[in-house]
Amino acid sequence: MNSFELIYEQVKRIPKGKAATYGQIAALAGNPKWSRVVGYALHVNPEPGVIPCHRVVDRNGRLSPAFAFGGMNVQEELLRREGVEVREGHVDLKLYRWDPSSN
DNA sequence: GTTGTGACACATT
DNA sequence: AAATGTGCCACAA
Repeated sequence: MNSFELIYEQVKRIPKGKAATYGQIAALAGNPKWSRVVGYALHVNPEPGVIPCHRVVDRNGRLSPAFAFGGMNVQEELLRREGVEVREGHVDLKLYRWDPSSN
């Protein structure tokens, strides 16, 4: 069980219609500073379709402006499809932020 | 084994 | 408000 495994576990646990931040995933994985590792883990994305990387956003609810696995607009599309309202690459975390306590 | 870089987060300037 | 610097961990060269 590596850090990546833990990270993937948390990401895969994100319910539909919700979005989690890298810091959130990192904290759930066990360390609040793995934010970068989380990004890297999703970057390699060994199990596409299984890991909803589009539900992972930065701490401001903003989608990754740099790479975004193919296009920020695609993330917006997917998130909207899940029921998350996306505004120019940003989501309302106050409304859509995944609550790990619900699990 | 060391150096450099990165889908981030936080503090300071 | 935006940009810069620093810290963290993992991976590539």
